[in-house]
Amino acid sequence: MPRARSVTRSSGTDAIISNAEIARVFNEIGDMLEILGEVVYKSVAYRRVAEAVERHPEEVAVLFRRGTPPVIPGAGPALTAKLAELAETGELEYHRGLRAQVPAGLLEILRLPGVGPKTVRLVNVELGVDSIDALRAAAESGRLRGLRGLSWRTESAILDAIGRMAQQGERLLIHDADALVMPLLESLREVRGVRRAEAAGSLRRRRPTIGDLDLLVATDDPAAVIATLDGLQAVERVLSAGTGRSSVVLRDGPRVDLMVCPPAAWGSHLVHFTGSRDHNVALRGLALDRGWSLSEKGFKVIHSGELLPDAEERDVYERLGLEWVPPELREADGEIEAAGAGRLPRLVTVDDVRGDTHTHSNWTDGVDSIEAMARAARDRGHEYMVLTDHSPSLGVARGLSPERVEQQRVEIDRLNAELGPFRILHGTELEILADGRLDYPDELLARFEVVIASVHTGRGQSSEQLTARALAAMASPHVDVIAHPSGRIVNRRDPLPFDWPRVFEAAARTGTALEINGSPRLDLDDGLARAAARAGAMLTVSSDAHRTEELGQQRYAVDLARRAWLGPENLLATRSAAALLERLS
DNA sequence: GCCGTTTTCGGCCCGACTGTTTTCAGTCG
Repeated sequence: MPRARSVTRSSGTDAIISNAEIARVFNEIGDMLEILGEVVYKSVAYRRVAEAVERHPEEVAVLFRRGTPPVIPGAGPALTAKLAELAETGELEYHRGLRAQVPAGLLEILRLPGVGPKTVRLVNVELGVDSIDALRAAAESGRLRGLRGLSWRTESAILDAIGRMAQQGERLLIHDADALVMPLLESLREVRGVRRAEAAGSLRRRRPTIGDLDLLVATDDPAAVIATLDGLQAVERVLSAGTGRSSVVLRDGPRVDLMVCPPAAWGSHLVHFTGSRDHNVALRGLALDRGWSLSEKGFKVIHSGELLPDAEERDVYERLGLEWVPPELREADGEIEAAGAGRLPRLVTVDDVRGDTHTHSNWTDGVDSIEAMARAARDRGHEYMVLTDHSPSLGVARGLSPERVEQQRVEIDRLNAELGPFRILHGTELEILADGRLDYPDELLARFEVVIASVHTGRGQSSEQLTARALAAMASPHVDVIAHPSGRIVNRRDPLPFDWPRVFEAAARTGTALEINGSPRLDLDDGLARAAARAGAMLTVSSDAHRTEELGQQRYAVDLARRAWLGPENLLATRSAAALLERLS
């Protein structure tokens, strides 16, 4: 699976290594140590720090250079020294040394499902295999089956995995995962004996991208459920099937892991298969403190072996002295402590949302008319919709001239008279030009009810230049929201290298809200959104819909807001139209 | 490699399934 390309930084003369690049180096070290047969906990340590660095809201290398190194959880003396070396020089001697020992092709082989470090090492040492191509050749010529522990069966499984890796690519966007899972769950819920069926795993935690789909079913008849899944039209083939679980590959790509459980143990199973892994590890730690071991089957009293199954998730958390933790927060990032102290936030829900703060129509690059968009928004239960068609510089989107803006205002007035009390608020998605100027004159900007500003061009600029543009836009009294602030598109464009602490500080100071965009941009992501709120910035959730069906995308922005620990008070879109305009005036 | 109301060593979550095995290692979630 290809990792996102790291972002090249070009601030000043001296390139600074990005968090993404540091994470890549550390993850690679973890892989190489595994192949070399090191104790796994060493690899785990590198990967844990990689993840912490990747999620860090500030540029870790910058902090090291400034002499204010951040506290990275899981980094002791050895790994902190390596972080410092990477920050200062952009390179790591230890990493270079490992690369000399481990051919790059072996890291690719390690990514194959079903192939672990032991097998990688085996084929490398015994057959000299050092790339996917060499592995394929060895398997095709039947040389793998001679090795200890491998047979023709493994050989064909490996060829299979290579073929699948070549055709599938990146992780599945949550929008697509939802669409695939819904019909599967419906089919399973119809099976005789099924009490409950839900998606678990990263989909239930509402992560922006999903690797495998995890389904959990509570039933009195496990065999019937597994047989039903294996026989579905959507299923291309069955990878494995036991008495309690089944793995299949869908025709549309992803792998589905189905687990079945007795209804009386639904709670512990759902906790277990929702994860994250680190969250589960923390729960098990708390269980051990109480003399229990925790698995999907429930708590087991260690000294007696007695099993205590739980039918509801709440019961599992309660035994550990915790509030129930919403799935979106289960990332081992402070939620356990908060749940123990009874201080989990009241997260925003879709029902809290009263309007959509970013929509388009066929006046620029949208598909549907303003009226169709407005009616669809009203049908969704919204009280208002901010129409934010593009400003002129975005030529590809046929941005509106000042004259067209005036005509659009007339049209909106007409529709508002007809659709009330629902309201269309007249807004614009305003280009922040490459030199930091805004795309409409102040007199025109003053006439919009809502101005959201965004960067679409000049993406190659340095962190310094990009940050200056964002700050210049926020300094305008007319700019209310920065739309899709990082410029990322999931699986397609990396986020731009803004100086986030400065952006967040300016947003808080000027009262400019930052958008969480629910289109496949998913931008801000949850990590940045959480950091923004901590810095005192206001945020909003919006769909960026270009057609009526896309209004539903706002739900994914709400998902991200929840992952960012946000409540309704953190967001503009949870306010009434009157309260929104009051705050922006 | 990290970490400590089991602190400076010896742990590090727990179980299912597969494949190649006569009791288990490897992989995965």
